[in-house]
Amino acid sequence: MDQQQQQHTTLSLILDGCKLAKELEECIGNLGNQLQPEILSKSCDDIINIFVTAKQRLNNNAHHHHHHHHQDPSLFTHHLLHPPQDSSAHHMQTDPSLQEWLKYGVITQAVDMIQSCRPSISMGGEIQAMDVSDSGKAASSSSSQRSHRSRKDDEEKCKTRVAAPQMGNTDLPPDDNYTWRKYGQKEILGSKYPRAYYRCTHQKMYNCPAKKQVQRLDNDFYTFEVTYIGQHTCTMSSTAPSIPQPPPLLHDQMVMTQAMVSQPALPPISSSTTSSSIAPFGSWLSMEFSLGSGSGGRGSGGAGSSSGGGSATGSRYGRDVEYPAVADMADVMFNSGSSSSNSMDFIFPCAEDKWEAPGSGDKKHC
DNA sequence: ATTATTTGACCTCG
DNA sequence: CGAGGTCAAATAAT
Repeated sequence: MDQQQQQHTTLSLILDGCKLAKELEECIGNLGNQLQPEILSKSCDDIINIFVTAKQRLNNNAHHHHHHHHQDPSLFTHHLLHPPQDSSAHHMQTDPSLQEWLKYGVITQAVDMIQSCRPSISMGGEIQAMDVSDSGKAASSSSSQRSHRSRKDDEEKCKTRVAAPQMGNTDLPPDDNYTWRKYGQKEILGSKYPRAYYRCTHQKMYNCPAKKQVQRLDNDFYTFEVTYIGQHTCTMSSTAPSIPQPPPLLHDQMVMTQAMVSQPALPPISSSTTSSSIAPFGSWLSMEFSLGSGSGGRGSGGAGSSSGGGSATGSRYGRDVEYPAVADMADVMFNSGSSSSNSMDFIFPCAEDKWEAPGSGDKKHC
């Protein structure tokens, strides 16, 4: 009945909002921060308006839907990309223009990942996409099947593509929400550009095996292929009693985060209470996921001297705390915009501490 | 003073 | 042996 139609229009609204947002993203990407604040502001307003309207509509006929309020801040909603089961009609169907966006957007990658990978939830993961048009070192050789992966290869890896800011010169590596320390770079046979190796900055604090490799595609100078390996164990803190054991395997939890793909940071609303290392928001256009499953730790084979940090690398300690925090993207935007007044302190509990204890101090472990 | 990046040497796997 | 990955010393940035 018209309920469906209404839903449809609401969805269209949302898509429009996404479109606008996408345009904004492009602008930022192209012009860097040479943009005038007014323009940015205007764009933000437009976008916010659209989403606010959409949200209102959703709220209006959301009565008989689970009304389990948010009892748990850690149970996120993400109804956005995960609407009711039906509506299959326009489920995957979206505006052509939007699809185009999705083609390059993070969202698509996210979706892809959700479909192909089956990660667990948490934040900072990756996505997988492997179209690679270039040289075919691709793995998918039909002829030979790898029956079993080497135990070692099991290490969960996930590839993602992210667009590099196309602005003039500064092409910094993609930024996800984690902090990485570069520990190497190598020329790769057959690849035009070198591959950079990163490991989690907090690795020192007792192992956080997360690593990632970044390399730009031969084709696209402006596209990075990021391969994430291992999972972060450096979760921070605190008040996240919610999920003792994330039962999450629901599907995929999406985490909207910010981390503009492009460096220019909008000087948004961050009040100040936010942690220093993790920006509370910036761009909700990007989202991240993470894969899961642990991995046997494994030392390294280090060079010469010591190396073997291994020590007690047992395998898994308990389930880490993982706390999948997902902020409802919509909420974030709305809050910043208008309507429901709200403080957006949903932000992560991460405190402002520095991960590394400076100087002598002791270290706080995860 | 720190920590981060650069970069050649070193290590491992195939 | 070579490709890919990591270490660690030197260097740069903070």
